[in-house]
Amino acid sequence: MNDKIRVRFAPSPTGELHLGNVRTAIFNWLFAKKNDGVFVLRIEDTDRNRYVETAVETITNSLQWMGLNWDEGPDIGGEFGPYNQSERLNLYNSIAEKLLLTNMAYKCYCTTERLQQLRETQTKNKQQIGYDGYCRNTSSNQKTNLENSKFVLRFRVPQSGITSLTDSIHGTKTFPNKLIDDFILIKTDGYPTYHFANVIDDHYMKISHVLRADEWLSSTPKHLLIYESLEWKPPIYIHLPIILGSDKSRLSKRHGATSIMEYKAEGFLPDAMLNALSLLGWALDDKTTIISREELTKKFELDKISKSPSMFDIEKLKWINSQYIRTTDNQNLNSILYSFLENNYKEKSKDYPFTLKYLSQITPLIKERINTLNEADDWINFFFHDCRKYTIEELIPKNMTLENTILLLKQSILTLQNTTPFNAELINNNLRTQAVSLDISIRQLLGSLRMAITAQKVAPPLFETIEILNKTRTIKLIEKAIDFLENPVNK
RNA sequence: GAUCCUAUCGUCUAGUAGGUUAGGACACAAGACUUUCAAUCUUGUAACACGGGUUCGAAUCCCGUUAGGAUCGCCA
Repeated sequence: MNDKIRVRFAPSPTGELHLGNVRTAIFNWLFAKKNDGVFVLRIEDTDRNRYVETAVETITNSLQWMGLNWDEGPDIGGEFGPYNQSERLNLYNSIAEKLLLTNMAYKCYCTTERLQQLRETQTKNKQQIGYDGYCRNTSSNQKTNLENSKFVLRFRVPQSGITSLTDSIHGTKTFPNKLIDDFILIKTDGYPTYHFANVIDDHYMKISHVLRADEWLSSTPKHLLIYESLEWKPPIYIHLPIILGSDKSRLSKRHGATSIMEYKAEGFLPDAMLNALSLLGWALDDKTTIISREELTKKFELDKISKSPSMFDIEKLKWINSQYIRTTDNQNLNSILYSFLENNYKEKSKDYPFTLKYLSQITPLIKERINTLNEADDWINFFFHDCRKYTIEELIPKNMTLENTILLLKQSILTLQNTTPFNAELINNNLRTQAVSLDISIRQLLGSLRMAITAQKVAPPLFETIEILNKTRTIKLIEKAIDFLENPVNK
């Protein structure tokens, strides 16, 4: 008896993986990990029109980035392959043949024009929309005349009775069969539809639990009908609540970034994404908001999945991400940050080389100030290239004059020159002493210096910044500011 | 239009055998700290969609209403 838990994530290669897909993948993955099961990746590429060449790679990259490793899949194979549906056409066809023989399916020669018109009339007359069974009872004699024209294979849905569906989180629901139309199994191009392929694959791949989005709930009776006709045992269904955008409609492009790779590009950490997405429609208890990958795989429970759809909140994601940034140790964070900024900074940093070592001094200063990796840029910019973009007003502290400011800056150069060793602590002490002797507040002093050195109102802690820049560079920057104040017209 | 799903602070949620000052987190506001910005700490505002029942007692059980969402493709 084989009761091993086997789940699958089955995206179609039509583009990027969006947040909803990823959440589905996460729940499948967690469920497999928690129960020592198998996580299968299956590519549902039965739509030749929407097929995107690069999509499979994008999908696998996204999954890998998120750390959702699969045990069986198109690239690594497995006992129940192949894992691309396009490579399983023979299987689908043989089953289709079987259904045709037992009269559970029939060929339909209706043109798309007829079907479209049918739908229009149904809509206009406010009738139930769906295939009207035109070819359902056409005799085989008539059909032979049509043998040359294109046909689809339709499932012959029982016209009476009910199909009942038991879902782990929604309970048992019943659907009258007469409301289900004769849906298509095989398209004119010979490829199966989702309804058909997914049932066959789930069966042959021995999938025990199907965790998929709520939007499939209404078509599940169709799938159940196929299982029944083939005398197969259906898997256990778990329909996951849908993720909504900020306007409560289904998450889509309108809501900004939806693809997982966009989040990667914005500097979100994979573990933070995992944490945040896991908590969308699932909760461990009444207080946990930060939960590690490991803990998640230990404590994930199906019965804690909520029934209602949830809105995706970018603010909470940012907060969770900031928590992960802060708890990553400095060295680790530094290399993450380095590779994140590398491409951009290699050429951008004209005045000072962008190296792992140099960055490692800076990283601790911004660690608690950024929510996402890409926010780092605003903070550390000036470390790598000098830019004087301040105005005279910005250099002059509150309640001070131009002359006093120039004096203050000149005095600061002297102070810094005499600071040895040149470390933050001593710089701190000496500048404070200087402020007292000039009879100004440390606030005033640092305000002006900060602008002169970093060209920003808001910057990392100044004493550490000065130490990292080193004495020569700092003094040069202050000299520039003085020069600017003394000869503004030339600039 | 038909079928199905759902309903606790603005948002994510706890509440699973009816009895809680309805808890936590994000966000927001105020204060403390402070070298700018953060971080941190304290405090605060804020919810059971509505209407009927059942019950001594309902966020919790039942019925109805409303609202939102999904599905109804030779897309998945």
